[in-house]
Amino acid sequence: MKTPTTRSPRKAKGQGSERREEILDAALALFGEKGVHAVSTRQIAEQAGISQPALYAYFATKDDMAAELCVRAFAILVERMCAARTNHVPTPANFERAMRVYIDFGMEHPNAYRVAFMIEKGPNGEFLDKTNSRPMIAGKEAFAMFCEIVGEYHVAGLTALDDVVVTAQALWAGLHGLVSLLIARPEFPWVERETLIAAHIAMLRRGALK
Amino acid sequence: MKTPTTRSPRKAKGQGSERREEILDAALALFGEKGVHAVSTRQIAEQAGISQPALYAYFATKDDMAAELCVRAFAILVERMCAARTNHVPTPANFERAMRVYIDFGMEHPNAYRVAFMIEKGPNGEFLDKTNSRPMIAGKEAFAMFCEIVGEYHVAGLTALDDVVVTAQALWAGLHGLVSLLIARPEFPWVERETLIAAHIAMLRRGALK
DNA sequence: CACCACAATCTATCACTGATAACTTATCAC
DNA sequence: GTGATAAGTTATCAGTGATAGATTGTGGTG
Repeated sequence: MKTPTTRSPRKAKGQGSERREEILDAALALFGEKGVHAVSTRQIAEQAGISQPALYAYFATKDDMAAELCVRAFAILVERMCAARTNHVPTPANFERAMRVYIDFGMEHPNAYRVAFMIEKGPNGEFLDKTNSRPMIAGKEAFAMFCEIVGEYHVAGLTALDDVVVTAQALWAGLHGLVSLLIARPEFPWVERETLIAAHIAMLRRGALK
Repeated sequence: MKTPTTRSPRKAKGQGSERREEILDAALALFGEKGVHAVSTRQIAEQAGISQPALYAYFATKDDMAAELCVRAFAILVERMCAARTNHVPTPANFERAMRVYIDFGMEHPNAYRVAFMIEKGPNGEFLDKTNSRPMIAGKEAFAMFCEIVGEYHVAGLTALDDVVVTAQALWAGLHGLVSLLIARPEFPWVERETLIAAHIAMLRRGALK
């Protein structure tokens, strides 16, 4: 074993890890605009100002870029939900606000939401489906946080069901349905968006709480 | 204008339009198994027992195959909902049965459901997003049928909201959320499926009806 | 300074994709 | 038979994700 002096040559241009962020920025913008599968690595590279093979110095595959963005999206969601949870007494009105945090997240980060929840499984069925992939772990964390919020309403005796996890999964599914459809099918003749969101949240509240 | 005698040469092998069905069968199986984008036209051709360019005698693009399958999926859904509507008095129990028709459809035809509702928009954002594409028209028809069902509960004075369309869209979104997540993320640690479905439907019923 | 090690990046290329063009084959009407 | 035509083929295109190997530039060392 030799004693290697610490090394960090050639920082110019991409300044080390900034390159990685530039690539992710470019990828997120393009993925959200056109969809993951419709974006080529050459487009990402051009947007990031580097050659296409240079991407592979930072990411093993294109899906890995999507996976990283997915993990980050979950982190933002967790942060939002956590922030909404502080000084939060369980009332029906606060319940609706909590649900709206999720929907607002989806509406404000459609690119990230697409990547996180609406990506089709890949050629080998891997990506999010892999039980211990990083995106799946991040997703479980986000769901755990969601469960905690629902749990507060449960211990306050406000939930209609006894099982917190069942309630949380049903609620999450209900929220996801609206967000994903609004993102995926914007051309559908939806009623006015705010009206629909408010009605949807009210419906979930009436259904989940006593 | 000449008077063309009716012609139909060369029926052998693919026997005319049966070829088309064989192609769609192969495509549906593969699309559902691996996802639309992960299936190549060569795989479809091999499964259908023809050469790859032969596909393009029946479909202009690969997406057109998906679009056709999408339209058919909607047709099945409409048929199911229509069948469930006959001799159907608006009671809470029947409401839950109607909702279950939708979820059962998704669970029994995950391939078709994927194609119909969970396809990412293409490179140019066309496909379902196009306002007058055939899949979009079929989707609107299915939603109209769903509205009719919800309308029956509305005229019976059972819905919590006045606006039938708002109620129907919120309900559809709620149903879609569960179905799409169960299909797209089967590895997620869901609670027992039947328990979750029953809880979800009950939640929607409590939220949508008085 | 000269020199080198090495990380970062590039050019060239691979196998594969969706799609098209041009050719071949088999069936029918006559 | 014979020509017309539908159906299917082989050959090929540009573009994709990914890899191999050459090239460049920086920092540390003598």
